[in-house]
Amino acid sequence: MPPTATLDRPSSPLNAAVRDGKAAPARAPCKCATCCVSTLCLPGGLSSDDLQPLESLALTTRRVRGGETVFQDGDPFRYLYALRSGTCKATVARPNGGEQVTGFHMAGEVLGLDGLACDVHGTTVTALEDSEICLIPYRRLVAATAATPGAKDLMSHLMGQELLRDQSMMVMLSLTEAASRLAAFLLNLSERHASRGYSPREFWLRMSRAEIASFLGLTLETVSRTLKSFQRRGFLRVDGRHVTITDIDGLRASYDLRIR
Amino acid sequence: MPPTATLDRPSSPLNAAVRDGKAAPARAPCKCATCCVSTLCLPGGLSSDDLQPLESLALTTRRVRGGETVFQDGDPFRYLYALRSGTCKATVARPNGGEQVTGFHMAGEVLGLDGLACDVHGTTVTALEDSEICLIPYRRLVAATAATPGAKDLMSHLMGQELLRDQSMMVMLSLTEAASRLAAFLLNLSERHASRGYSPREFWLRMSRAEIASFLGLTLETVSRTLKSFQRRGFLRVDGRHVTITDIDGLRASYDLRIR
DNA sequence: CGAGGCATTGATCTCAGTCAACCAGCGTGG
DNA sequence: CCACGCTGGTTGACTGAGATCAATGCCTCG
Repeated sequence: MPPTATLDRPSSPLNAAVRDGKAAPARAPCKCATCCVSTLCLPGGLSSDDLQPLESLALTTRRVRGGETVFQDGDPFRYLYALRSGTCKATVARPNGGEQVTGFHMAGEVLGLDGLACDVHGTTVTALEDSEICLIPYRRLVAATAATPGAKDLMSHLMGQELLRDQSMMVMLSLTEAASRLAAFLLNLSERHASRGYSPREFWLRMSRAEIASFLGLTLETVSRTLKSFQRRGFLRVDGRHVTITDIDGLRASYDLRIR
Repeated sequence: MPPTATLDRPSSPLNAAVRDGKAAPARAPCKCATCCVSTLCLPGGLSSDDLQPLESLALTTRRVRGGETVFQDGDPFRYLYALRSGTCKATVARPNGGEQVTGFHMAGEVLGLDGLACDVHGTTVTALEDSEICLIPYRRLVAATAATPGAKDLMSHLMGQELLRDQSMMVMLSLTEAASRLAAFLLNLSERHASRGYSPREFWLRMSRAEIASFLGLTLETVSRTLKSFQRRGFLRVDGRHVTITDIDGLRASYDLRIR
């Protein structure tokens, strides 16, 4: 049975303003101190004193519509991109055409570190919904933080986190069963919602089944079926892109079912 | 037909010396300037002037036997570990026991960056053969490089590379076919041998079939069978752990056969 | 010599990919 | 207003790749 009354997709007032066509200037100044995701983002554990070097960068934000790219594979590496609000996907081009989703990103995450090695970005980041991006000029960030003792480890910490993310991503991908992968994916989303103060039990998927499938190395049909099977087993309810987790331990169990 | 006359496993004179029991001191001083993998390692593109801060660290090496661990999940993060010679595997523990291989590392690679985020290592690194590890005290490295303009980007560059590696690893893992994954794995090994001045066509696998399988998210039987099928198709010859690639384009073709 | 680790090989079964049909919602345009 | 096509999602039937279980061979080590 197909989903019936589809719930309204929530939309932040911010995004509504953007959509109204009162075209906000492409770039607007912003401050970490007043940013609602500052605790998750770059300034993470910094004291307000240590924030100074960041504020001195006079950061600007850019608004992107859903579907627009933030930066592309091949772009020169100039900025780090902090996601103030919204959701993005990161993709790489496959050798023979087609794209592979390598990650989904939520507010407070910093994107673009992939450009560090070669001064050129190696991934394409696309907004999945209207989003606000904070542009952090990398060179100036390095210069600014080098001077401030408390901010020195900022970059290392940031990259360390990224490495950990990739690590766990790899572990997930080497799970063989579709159910394990999808469970891992959903549990991960749930955690990230929780750490942003949203409900870990109920949330909207910002991405299509095809995108989830690409990310998990599955087909979209398998994603669809596995979601249904979770629903049948009472782990969650799915209505289109709206997910309500009803038995998180059940999900966890199907995550680490198979050993390998 | 099972392999017949198994070739002798090559062993570097270095390793032989270790094995002879003339127990070299556990730690010995070493210098980047005289290290044969320095061009691949941390000092990468540094000029000899910029090498100074590294030499001032008075690095030491440790020798580990095959099977011994270099560092473990949970160990405090103090050092980066540069592999002077030998091969290692990195593993993480699965939630329900068992281990998952997350990477193989060759001479010139720097390990341990996974500890950066939380000051604690998140992986276990084990030597696959007798190896030489160069211990780089992280704090002191940061202090030493901060002062030297040319060496400033060392860490960022290093981490950037690591991120790229993980990225491509993820792409590989999201390939569905066993043959694609194994081909990608072999081609990657081949390239890394080449960049170290060894033959890209002929090399020894330092790891077991089970370890390859764990890394690729396959079973060891599938690895074995797929190798055989490559052999049948004339892409390579396998004798135990000795691999000779005879048709690298054939391998490449089976790498990007399936699109997804 | 036997035990144990590693690899190969075979037989069987199952899970997930493939192909295809179908449905709902949505925007377009007559 | 309805017809139309398009996108995104679900569902079904079928098939094949790869997991699983099991037996065997080779090599090394004690």
